[in-house]
Amino acid sequence: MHPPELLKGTLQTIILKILKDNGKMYGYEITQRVKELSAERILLTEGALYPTLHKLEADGLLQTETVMIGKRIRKYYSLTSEGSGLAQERVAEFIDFIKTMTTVLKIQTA
Amino acid sequence: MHPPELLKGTLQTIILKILKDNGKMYGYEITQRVKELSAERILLTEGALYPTLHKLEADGLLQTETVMIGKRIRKYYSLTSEGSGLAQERVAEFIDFIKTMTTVLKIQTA
DNA sequence: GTCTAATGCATAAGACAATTATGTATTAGA
DNA sequence: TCTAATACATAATTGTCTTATGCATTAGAC
Repeated sequence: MHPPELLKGTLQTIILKILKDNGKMYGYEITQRVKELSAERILLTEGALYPTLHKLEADGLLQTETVMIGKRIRKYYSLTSEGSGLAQERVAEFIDFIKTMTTVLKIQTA
Repeated sequence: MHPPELLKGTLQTIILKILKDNGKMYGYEITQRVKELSAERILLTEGALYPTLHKLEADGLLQTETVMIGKRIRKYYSLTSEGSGLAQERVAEFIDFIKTMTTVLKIQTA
């Protein structure tokens, strides 16, 4: 597991990019996909995930579609066009951040 | 300027590695060096820097040496051997974090 | 000669994003 | 039948940082 402080501020970026890559997804599915892609190093907690999804929806960046699977609710999230733009922006910001950090710390990531 | 959320959790790493690369430095000097290395993208605020330096000192990771320059105080910080070990560990953690994130976000940093 | 910006330290109040804890309910499998 | 996994959600707390404030010295502009 990564020290949780480093993850701070990356949650929105992760959610937006995962949705951009995968189309519509529901909350639990997002946690599992991130867990899988990160080899269990990033475990999104529900207490962080759901409030963030709700906020992004309230801000018009995500749209939802609720589906009943048997008696269980599934709430699918997908990017609005505005959200798609933000996803790209956030990823670019993150890349820029990494570049700055590698310079400051004098490290190699390759 | 980078969005401040991304910087969260990187402050200790930055301080430790800068001190490892430069030997003894004082607080203000650290802010200027980081500012310079980051091309003004990372501006350490005093409200974050000094409490962190004090904490690292209290934890035995840094040692201090106070010098008077004229009538002005300068407090030089340098790594203890324990601090040197932590610096290395923190940098390794950060590199690992970047690797995970590039996989999850499917990005290239090169 | 005076005023401002830069140098240099420090602490306190408040914001914010996450963790931890808790709650509800369905479904699959041992 | 019981547990773990699936699936949603909110509330209380914590931690780290930003913003604000404070004090003092020194260099340089006008």
